[in-house]
Amino acid sequence: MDSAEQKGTQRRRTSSRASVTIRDVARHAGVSVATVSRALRGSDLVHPATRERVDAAIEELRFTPSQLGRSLAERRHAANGIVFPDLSGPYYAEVVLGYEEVAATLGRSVLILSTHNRESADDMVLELAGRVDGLAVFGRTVHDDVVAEILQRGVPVVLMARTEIEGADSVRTENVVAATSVVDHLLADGHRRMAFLGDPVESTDVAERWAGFRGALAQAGVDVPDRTVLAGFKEDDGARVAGALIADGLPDVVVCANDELALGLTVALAEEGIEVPGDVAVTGWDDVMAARYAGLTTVRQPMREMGGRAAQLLDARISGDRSEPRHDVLTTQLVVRRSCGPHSKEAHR
Amino acid sequence: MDSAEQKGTQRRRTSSRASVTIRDVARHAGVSVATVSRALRGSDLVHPATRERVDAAIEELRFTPSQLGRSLAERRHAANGIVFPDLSGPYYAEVVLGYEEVAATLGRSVLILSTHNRESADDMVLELAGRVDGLAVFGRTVHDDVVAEILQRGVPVVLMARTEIEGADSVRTENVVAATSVVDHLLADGHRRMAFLGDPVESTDVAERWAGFRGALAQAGVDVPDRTVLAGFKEDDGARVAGALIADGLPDVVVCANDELALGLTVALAEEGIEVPGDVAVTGWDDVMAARYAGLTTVRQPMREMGGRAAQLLDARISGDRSEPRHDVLTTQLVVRRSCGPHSKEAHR
DNA sequence: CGCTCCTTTGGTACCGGTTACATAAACCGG
DNA sequence: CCGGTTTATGTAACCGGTACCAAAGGAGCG
Repeated sequence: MDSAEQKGTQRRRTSSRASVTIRDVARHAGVSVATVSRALRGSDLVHPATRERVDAAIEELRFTPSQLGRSLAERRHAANGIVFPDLSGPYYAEVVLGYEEVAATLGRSVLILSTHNRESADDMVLELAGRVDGLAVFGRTVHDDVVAEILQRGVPVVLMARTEIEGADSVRTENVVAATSVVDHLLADGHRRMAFLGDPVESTDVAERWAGFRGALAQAGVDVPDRTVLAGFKEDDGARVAGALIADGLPDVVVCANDELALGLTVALAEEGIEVPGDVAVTGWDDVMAARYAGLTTVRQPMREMGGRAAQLLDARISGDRSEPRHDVLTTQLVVRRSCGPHSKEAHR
Repeated sequence: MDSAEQKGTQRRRTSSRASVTIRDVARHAGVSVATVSRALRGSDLVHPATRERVDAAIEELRFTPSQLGRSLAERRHAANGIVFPDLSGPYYAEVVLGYEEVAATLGRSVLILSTHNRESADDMVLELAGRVDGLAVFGRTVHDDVVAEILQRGVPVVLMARTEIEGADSVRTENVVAATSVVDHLLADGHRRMAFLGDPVESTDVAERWAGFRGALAQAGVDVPDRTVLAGFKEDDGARVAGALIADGLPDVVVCANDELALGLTVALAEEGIEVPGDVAVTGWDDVMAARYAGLTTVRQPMREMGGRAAQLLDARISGDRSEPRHDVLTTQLVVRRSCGPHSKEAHR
């Protein structure tokens, strides 16, 4: 008895300094914490009159339940994470937005993590995994064994634009069919000698696009380049290879792994007096906003939808509605603009 | 004694089902939880030999400390939030990226919330505030009294591109000087009749730009329009007003509150056969990626830096390094491109 | 050899909620 | 008027860490 009383005193003393807790509310309303908790959660095992007293106390003390305490007791975070290499591209921003939108609707907060090629990325992702109920992981941000580790801890993972991993869901966009339609369109416009700009090792998407590109050329009986022109993902990377392309003798068209490469390349070529599509055609991938204004032929991907789909897949796994992995593939669409106009090198000179 | 033993048994039984906790590690290593906790936190009050045993146990049991338990005990989330209206624009994406980058460096996770003009935005923001140590709030996403409420709960807030609120830090970009330099440049190019596209009520930024615009015109003794052409923030909004502008008689130049409006307007005008800058000049604001490719004259804002600055301001408040509010203003820069070329309406016709 | 002082470690009360279980009050037909 | 439910509430043991305080063991010193 004596010790219990002392305990109560201690508690009151500390809580006067700190924020108001459920015990303060209970004392104020003259009920137990259990009753307050029930009232908070809308349980129907609370007498209306009692509920009113509790509500009044909550109001009066300006009580806000602690998410932390709640999460700890419920053993759930009510939050999802998403990991991507860099938000700087318009591409990732769109995906994140789609993800956030759906997650918010499902009552889950969203934690973002951009790895920026930091060497500590793996640890950061593991740390993030400890804060969420589910995790969406983009492309080549983190090693396979880290993903496996996260899965083993019981946190569902959905991979985006990445090769499948045992036990994880995945969402990606269709690449081979798209690459084929790009090539077919270029062929129809009279282009023959085609180069591919991008590094297949950097991403599954690029690898698939490169494979589709080669396949379509082979199918048409046209010269297939035996390797890509290596480049990263940014405008600078595209600009950097312009010189080498010119030196090697320009092809009819450069198919780029994404829009930023294509746009950067186009600008760098223009600086050398080479016109697109007059002297060389260029195509991109993603259909970012700038592609519209630059008149870039490209492949449109449903990025927002991809993010949203990822959030839905995760939700199903988290709530236990589904246990076997699912792998969704979203369709893409060729968008023809002036950057790949009919082959007209002769006419132009 | 008896009850204590029973308690221990119960605990073991439950934890066998659930994930491995610090108590499992303690038992396995033959030490107390306090020692494990010290070892985890790198305290130097642990004997090297003991630390080794603990590390071995952690390794063996594949123990990962629960972020929730830790946060609850430490009374901190180690996470920051950021609220913005919509990520769809390139503008917000950049700011969020800058914010995340700095926050991550400071060891804080980032929770994002896009309000999408949802009517439940206020509640969502309040909920978010309960999950973070500090919150960055963008423009017109949430009511002043909600911000006040959050501040009162002891969560520091930094406002971005928004009118100051008592007790909150803020970061914004310079608008009046920028508007003046835009107008001065246009005047130098021979433009006189200027319209302003954007809704000053929608955002503090727009209001300041509009004010700066009027001030500069008045200063130069040129006709000052008495109201703006109202529009939102998207390309569609810009396109929508094209017809009205034409019907009212085109001005020499349309100064737009952001790039998306300017770009949307330009495209819509082109569809009506009106050329930029030949028939009418157009300027934007933000310098998004598409603006470069569209040749749009605009005002560059350091968006990434704004996000980073917000994270830094928050960090200082959270760690208690600073208690008086700070209000930072970042400088902007006029970027002249061909969309505002010299006034040449006559020459053109 | 006894006595401080310091290093290491253990016990346990928190952090702020949820919820199983026990209990008490109210209601019901017989 | 009584035993059996049903309804409403209280008690306390969790969730998984942190850190204060006390205690044990060992070293240094007179």
